[in-house]
Amino acid sequence: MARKTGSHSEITGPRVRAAALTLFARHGFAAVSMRQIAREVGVQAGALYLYTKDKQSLLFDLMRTHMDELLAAWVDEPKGDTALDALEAFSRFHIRFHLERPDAVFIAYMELRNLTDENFAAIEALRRQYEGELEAILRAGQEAGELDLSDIRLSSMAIIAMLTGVNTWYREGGRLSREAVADRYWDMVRGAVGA
Amino acid sequence: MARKTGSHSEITGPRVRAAALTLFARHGFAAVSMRQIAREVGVQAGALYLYTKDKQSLLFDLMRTHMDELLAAWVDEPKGDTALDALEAFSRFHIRFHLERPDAVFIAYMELRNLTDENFAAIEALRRQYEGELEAILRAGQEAGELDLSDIRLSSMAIIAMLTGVNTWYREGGRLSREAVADRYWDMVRGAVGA
DNA sequence: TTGGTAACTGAACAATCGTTCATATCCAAG
DNA sequence: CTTGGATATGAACGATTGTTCAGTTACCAA
Repeated sequence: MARKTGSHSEITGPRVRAAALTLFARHGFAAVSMRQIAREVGVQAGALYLYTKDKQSLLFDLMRTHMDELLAAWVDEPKGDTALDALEAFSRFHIRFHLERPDAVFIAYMELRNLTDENFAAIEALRRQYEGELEAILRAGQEAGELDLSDIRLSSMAIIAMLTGVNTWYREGGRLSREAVADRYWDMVRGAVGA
Repeated sequence: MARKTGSHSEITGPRVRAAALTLFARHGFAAVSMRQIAREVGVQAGALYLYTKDKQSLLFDLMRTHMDELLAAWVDEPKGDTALDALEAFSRFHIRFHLERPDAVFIAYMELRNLTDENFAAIEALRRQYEGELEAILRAGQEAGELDLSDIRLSSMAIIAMLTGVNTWYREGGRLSREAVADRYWDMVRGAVGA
């Protein structure tokens, strides 16, 4: 027996990545076997290798796709006129984007150590690029006298950590809507940068 | 051959935990084998089972010890008179404690999903207890009119995430001393809570 | 000096791992 | 109707996994 009726690669490929995303997020990259992923897709383990070179590439693809989407989405985001507007835009964007894809966020933060050196460097560069976007906003705000910061790099890391942290506790259908959460986080960010 | 000269269990036990801590933090629980831990200690894999019931217990012990130490250290910390003093004490304590044991912190945050349900519940309870300490401070500050918060639970999570984030970028011997870092984080926390 | 026990080895267990490959089936194009 | 490439199976590969255990050694108390 081989190849079931009506199966197509345009379907199976995305399903492999979707299954890997869910399973990696839930159990961790090292704890998930190729056979588990295959079972989730409804296929034998060998068939996965039609869609990925190996397990490492599967992880790397998920992470790079996530980072690419993050950077591309931020570029498209309206940023307002002042640095303070841009900071608000960044805060709300970051929360919205991260709450929309908790699995990918989880993987991008937790599985860095399971990347090969080369792949790690690539992802790290993209992360630095994203951090640089926030730093640029803070620097502009500093120079315009809108913000009061003693260390831009530190403030940038603190803000990102605070915003990303929303993923650890927010649950859909909970006490607060996403909008309300974003409002309150923006209040805190604004206070933290002295504005 | 068995039992090398001059070896003692009071020595080997802690060495097993120390090796596990380092290796789990570096490569992740699932990616580290009992044989790797044994090699680091300088012993055969079977000998590890004189010091731990199984691999899961090794992870759980590390995490529970870390959380116990965290809670005990906070109890002993001087907290000042006002809620604002207590918040400053908490912020500085959190940063100092976490920067002193990056491996344990990393494990406590990243390996929750590798705990059995029962062990997870135990660690989660301790984490909740620690979060509760901060919430109590915020609530007191709110009632005393020292702080301006729209949601105590949310503010608590945001502050902890921000403070813990220092571990992701701080490197010993870098541009800023631990003292300077704590000063700047406290500025940001104070601003975030509107004080 | 002897005996007992704590500490450890080294081999073995079944299970599972990532990956490869010969083979089979399906579908579309000629 | 034939053919060829795309899609999948299922068995197999050697390596490694967590864990157990009978045997061996080093040490200490008597």
